[in-house]
Amino acid sequence: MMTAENQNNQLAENKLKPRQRDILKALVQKYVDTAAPVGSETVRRVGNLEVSSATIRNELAALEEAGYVHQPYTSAGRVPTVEGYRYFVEELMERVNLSVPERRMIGHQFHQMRLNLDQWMSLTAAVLAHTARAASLVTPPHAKSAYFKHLELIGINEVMCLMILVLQDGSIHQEMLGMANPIDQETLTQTSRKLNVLLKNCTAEEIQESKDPELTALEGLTRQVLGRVVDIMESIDRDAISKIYRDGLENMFREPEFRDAEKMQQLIEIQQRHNLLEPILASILNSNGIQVIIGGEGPYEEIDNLSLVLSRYGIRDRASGVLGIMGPRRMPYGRAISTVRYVTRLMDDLISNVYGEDD
Amino acid sequence: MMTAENQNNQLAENKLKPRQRDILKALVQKYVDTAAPVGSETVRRVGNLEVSSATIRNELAALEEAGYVHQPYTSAGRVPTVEGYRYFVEELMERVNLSVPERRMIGHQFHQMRLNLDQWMSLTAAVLAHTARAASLVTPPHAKSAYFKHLELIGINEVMCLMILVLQDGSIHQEMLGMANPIDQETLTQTSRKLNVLLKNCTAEEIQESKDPELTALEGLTRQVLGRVVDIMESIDRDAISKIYRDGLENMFREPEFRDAEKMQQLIEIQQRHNLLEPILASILNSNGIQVIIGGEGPYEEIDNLSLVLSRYGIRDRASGVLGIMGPRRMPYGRAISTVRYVTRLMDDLISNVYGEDD
DNA sequence: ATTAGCACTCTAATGAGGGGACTGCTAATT
DNA sequence: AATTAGCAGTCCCCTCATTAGAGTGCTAAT
Repeated sequence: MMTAENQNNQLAENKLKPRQRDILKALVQKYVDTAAPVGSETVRRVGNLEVSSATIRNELAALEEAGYVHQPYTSAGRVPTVEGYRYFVEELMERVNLSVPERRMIGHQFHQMRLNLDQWMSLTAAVLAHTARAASLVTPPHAKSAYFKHLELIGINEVMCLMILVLQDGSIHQEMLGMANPIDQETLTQTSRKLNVLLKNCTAEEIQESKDPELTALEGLTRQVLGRVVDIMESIDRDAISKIYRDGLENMFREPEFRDAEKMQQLIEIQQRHNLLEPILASILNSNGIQVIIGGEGPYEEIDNLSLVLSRYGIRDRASGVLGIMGPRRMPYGRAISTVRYVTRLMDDLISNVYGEDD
Repeated sequence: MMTAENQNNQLAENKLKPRQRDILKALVQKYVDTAAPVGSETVRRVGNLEVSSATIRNELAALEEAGYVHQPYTSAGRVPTVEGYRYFVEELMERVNLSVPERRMIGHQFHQMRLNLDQWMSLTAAVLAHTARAASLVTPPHAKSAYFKHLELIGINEVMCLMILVLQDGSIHQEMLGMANPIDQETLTQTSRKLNVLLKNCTAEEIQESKDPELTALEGLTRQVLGRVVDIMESIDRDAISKIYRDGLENMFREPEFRDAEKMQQLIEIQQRHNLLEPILASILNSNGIQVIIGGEGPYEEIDNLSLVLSRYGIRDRASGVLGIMGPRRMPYGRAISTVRYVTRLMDDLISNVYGEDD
C-alpha cells in the first residue's frame, strides 16, 4: 500500500546501485524458488552477474546493512527481509502474464457458469486458488447502501412464514418468521405487495425516518416484517464483508514453511479469526488497483510470514467486492499479481453486465 | 453400524471374560486420555484391578491374540485396535450425559437464533464442534423429493432477471437468467404467477411427464424458466447432500496424532474430498440412531485414524439431514455420542416445529 | 490360577564428531 | 579505488553410539 512510510522507503531504496538491485532481484527469485538461504556464488550464477562471488559478498553485506536481506546465522546464505520483498515487488519484479491456455481455461470456466451468486463466488475462489497455487479469498459484491428491491412472504405452516428479501444489488436474504396467529397465504401476499410498494428503492435509513403515515401506522405481522427488513438492511450497511469464500488452503500446507505443525496451526487460526482479515478486506474496498500486503509489515504483524495479493472488483459503492490470494511470504509475486489482475478484469466485466445498466 | 459382520463379532466378543473386559475398558480409557501406549501396571491402577500386573500381562497377551489391542513394538505398552474401539463402544462404554450448564448453554444458543437456514446450520456446526471439542459436520434438511412451492422473477436490468425458487422443504434456490430481449417487470410477474399455478406442489418428474397442454405449449421466457426450475429440482433430487457445513477443524489439529505435518495434510485432503464423505453421510440418511464409524474399519479404510459419530435428524424423507462430529480415532466416544444425541434431539424439535404440521 | 522376579527388548533422548556450505577478512591484482 | 583469490573460521545438520527407562514375556514359586 502506498503510504507516507512507503515513500520514505522508496527514497532510501533508490539509493541502491544497479548492481545491488540485480543482486537483490536474483536473490529473491532464487529464494522464492527454493526456500533455502541463498549464497553469494548462487546469486552470481542465477543473476548471470559478471563479477566474482567475493564482490557479491561485499554487496550482500551492504544490502544486509540497509535491511533488505538477512542472515539466519553467521556463515549462512541470505534470505530476503520484509523490506527486501517490498523493494522487489515495487521496483524489481518483472511483469508476467498468464499464458494464453491458462487465460482461455479461466475464461471458459467463467462463461460456462450458471449465474448463481454462491456458485459464482465459489468458482472464482477455486480459479484463483488453482491458478495462483495458493489460498484464495473472495467476498461477494456489496453496495455501500442497501436499497430495497423486493419482498416475498411464503406461508410454511400455520405459525410460520418464510420471508425473502431481495436488495438492489441482487443479494437475497431469507428468514423464517413465527406468527402470533395463523395467517393464510392470501393475506401474506397482500402484506408483501403492500410493503413492496411502500419500500420501493428505500434505504434502511429512509424507512426508519419516514413520516409516511402508511408506514408508521403499520401493525401486527406487517410491522413485524418491516422490522426484520430494516434489521437486515442495517446489518448489510454495517458489514462491508458479509462472507468470505475461500479455497485452496491445501496449497499452503504444501509449502515448506508450514511443514512444522505449529506454523500450520497458526495458519488455521488466522483463517478462523475473522476480526483479523475482515478489516484488511474492508480497507481494500476503498482502494484501486492490486494491493500487495507483505506479512509482518507495518500494521500486519499478526500475519507474519503470510502475504496477501488483493484487489477490489466491480463498481465502487454499487456492487463491489474483494478478491485475492493468500500465500506464504515467500511467494511468486509476479504470478500471483497477474492472476489476481486477470480474474479481477473478468469479474469487472461480469459485474458490469449484471449491474451495469441498471435502471 | 449393525451389520451381519457385526453380529459375528459380537459372538466372538462375548467370549471375553469379565476381567478381560475390565482390562480393555481401562486400557481404552487411559489411552484416549494420554495418547500413549498403556502398560500392564497402568491398567491395574486405572482400572482398580485387584490382581497383579503379571496377571494383566497374561490377559493383555490374550487380548492381543484376539485382536483387540496391539503392541507398537516388542516391550511397549498396548494400544487399542479398531476392533478394540468397536468393542469398547458397543459393550463397555458407560453412557455419559452433558452437564446441566452445558445443556443450558446449548439450548440458549438455539433459542436465540434467527431462523435463517444458513445461520442455523452454521450455529449447529459451531455448537457441535465446541461441545465435543472436535470437528463437526452438518448437512441441511433435505426432502427425498423436491416439491415446487413458489417462484418469483425479479427484473435486474434490461437483459437479466433473477429467478427465485422456493421448494416445499423451505429451501431457496436462486439463479440469474439472461433474457433474449428486454422484458418488463409486469410481464415477469405475470409469468411467475402463471407458473406458480401450473406447478403447484409438483415434483420434477410430474412436471416433465405432464401432458397438460398449458405446460407443453410454453415458449420463450416462460419455457426457459420452466427448464431451469426442472433442472434445479432434479439436481436436488439427485444430491441428498447438497452442502456440508463444517466447523472446529482446529480442534483436530490440536490432537497429538496430527502433530506431524504429513498427517495434517492427509486430514486436509479428506476434508476436501467430497466423494469420500458424501456417500457416508448419504447412507446415514437412511439410518436411525447414532452411528459410530471407526476409521479403518470395513469400508472406511480411507479415513484411517479418524472416527465419525453421526446421526440423522429431522423427519425422514420430508426434512432430514445429517449431523455429527469427526475426530481422531482416539476419541472420547462417550462425550461425543452424548453431544450428538443432545443436538440431534434439539434439531428434531426445531424441525418438527417448522415442518411438522405442514399443509 | 496367580504372582514375584528377572533377563531381555526396543525406544527415545542425549551428545560427540565430522562434513559441508558459506562467510568475512586479508592481501594481492587490475 | 574497486575487484578478486584465497583461506581460516563459523555454524548447521546429519550420523552414530551410548544410555536410561519403560515394559514385556517367561520361569519358577506360591
